[in-house]
Amino acid sequence: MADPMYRQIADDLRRQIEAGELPPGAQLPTELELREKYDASRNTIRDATKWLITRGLVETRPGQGTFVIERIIPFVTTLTGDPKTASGGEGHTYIERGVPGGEAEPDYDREVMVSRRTPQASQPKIEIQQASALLAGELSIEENAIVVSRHQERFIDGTPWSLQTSFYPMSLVERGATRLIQAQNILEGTVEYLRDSLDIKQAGYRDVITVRAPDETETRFFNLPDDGRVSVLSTRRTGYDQNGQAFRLTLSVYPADRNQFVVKVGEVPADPTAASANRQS
Amino acid sequence: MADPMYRQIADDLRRQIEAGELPPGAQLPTELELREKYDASRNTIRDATKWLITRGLVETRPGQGTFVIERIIPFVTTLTGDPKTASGGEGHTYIERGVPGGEAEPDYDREVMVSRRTPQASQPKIEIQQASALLAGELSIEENAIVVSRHQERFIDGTPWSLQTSFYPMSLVERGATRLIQAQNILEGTVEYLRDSLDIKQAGYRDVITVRAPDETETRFFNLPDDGRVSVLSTRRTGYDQNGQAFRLTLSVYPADRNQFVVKVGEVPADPTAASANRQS
DNA sequence: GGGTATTTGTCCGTATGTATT
DNA sequence: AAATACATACGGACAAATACC
Repeated sequence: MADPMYRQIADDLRRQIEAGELPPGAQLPTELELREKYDASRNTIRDATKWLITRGLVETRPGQGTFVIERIIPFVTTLTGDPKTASGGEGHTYIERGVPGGEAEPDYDREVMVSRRTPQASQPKIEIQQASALLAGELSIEENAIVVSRHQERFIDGTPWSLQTSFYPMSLVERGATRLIQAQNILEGTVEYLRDSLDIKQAGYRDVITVRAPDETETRFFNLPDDGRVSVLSTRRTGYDQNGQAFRLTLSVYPADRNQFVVKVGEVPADPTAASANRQS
Repeated sequence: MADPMYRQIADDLRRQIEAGELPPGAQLPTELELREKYDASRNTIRDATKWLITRGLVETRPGQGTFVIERIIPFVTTLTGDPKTASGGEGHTYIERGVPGGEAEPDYDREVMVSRRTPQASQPKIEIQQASALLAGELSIEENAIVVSRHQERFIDGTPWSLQTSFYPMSLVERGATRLIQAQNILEGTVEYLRDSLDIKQAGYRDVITVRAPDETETRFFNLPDDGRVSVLSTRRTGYDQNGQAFRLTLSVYPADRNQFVVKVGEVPADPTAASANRQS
């Protein structure tokens, strides 16, 4: 009761959305209508919808109205894989577009679509750079040592899915892995390429996962609302060879609103998605 | 140039923050001062600071002013572990509070604190429930079958760190794992307990990671700003026994602003943090 | 403890611009 | 071209939180 008016209005609308009275895609009453319904000024109504916007419940479309957000069917990326091949980058990466599920409570009636998808990647943009402090530390090389940077935009079914940059010490190129500095996809995967060309085997890798607000480039590429309400999940993958020496660092960024990640440890049954989706009626 | 005024003001302030002219913790000019500086109305100034707030750059304190956000030293949780013991819940979970690092670019001068921390957990709140559809699917039991829910609040150094709920089929209790329905921590971990009491060995587990906006309970518990700009990262861990049968489901929620997650696959050297933090000068 | 100044939070009103139908 | 609906910007008023004397 002590809540400010715009919060009470927002809470009431949220209740309607969560109760399904305003289903996904439905248009909310216009600001003018809400103004009359709640007997508040237009600015107060707008404060309420802003509150709903930052929570990802509604979106506004100029000239049209305010609408309940449609739930996005997420891409599912598995972070664990065979270290001998898993590059998390170029090469074969299989993505499920399906529904391992949201949280426990909500009980959406949504289509189950479990289909394996291979992302398409842009031609890599190659840069020769000096190692930053972080990079030098991760790759155990001197700061300002020369590294190769391979940057790619990745899509699934045409929708922007991930931005990715991999770094390799220039010494690998000097030792013969010359394709690293060619602006061409390494289709078999850089991990396999380095194994075949330099006998560097990836014995393991470490991912560090962080959530943060998107920067301007990411907002543009992913087509995120520019009010920053959708955060991005970034992974930093450091690959180690058989001697425990880091030889690559891959930074990937995914928009948090359309991605899920899976980590499997030990023996895990194959088809979780179908299992969790099959509701016995 | 076509940018609205509030964006120009926000961009100018953002530039000052990123350039270090306004270091973390510093107070921004008051709304009145900014009003004069940019020759705009107070509401326009407030729109600009709102833009900065949703991007996590500043925070406002009523009666005091607007301040540049202080960077939080994140908790680091490792998601991969020995499936035979890793519960991701009660029992021994080691957390590093340290700095695997943010993104590549920023070059903070911040203290390196790598110390192993054991989280403290509240006494579990036990509930006997009927399985939801998701739960039934994950645990391969009938919908509306009876399950035990163990809910805990977890803290590190007194700061709220995670909310966690584990579900077990009631059949486990009937078969003798009676401590599951006691409101007492299972210190050795429920995974070990089930192995010792019922000879159920956890052969593997799967984590599904999702990012979403916090609900009200989470906002309150984690002390998050109630404008929903900080999202939460939620993990759903399904544990499988030696027969590929799921026997537990653990939902955990972590505030995204003070947590990082690590996934290790294959052979990974032990001490990455120190390595990445040690800058040769 | 009380009072006052400062600063942000809420709410109102109005006007004009811009995007969509 | 006109109507509709949201976006931006201005102005003012009072409330609530905080700090300081």
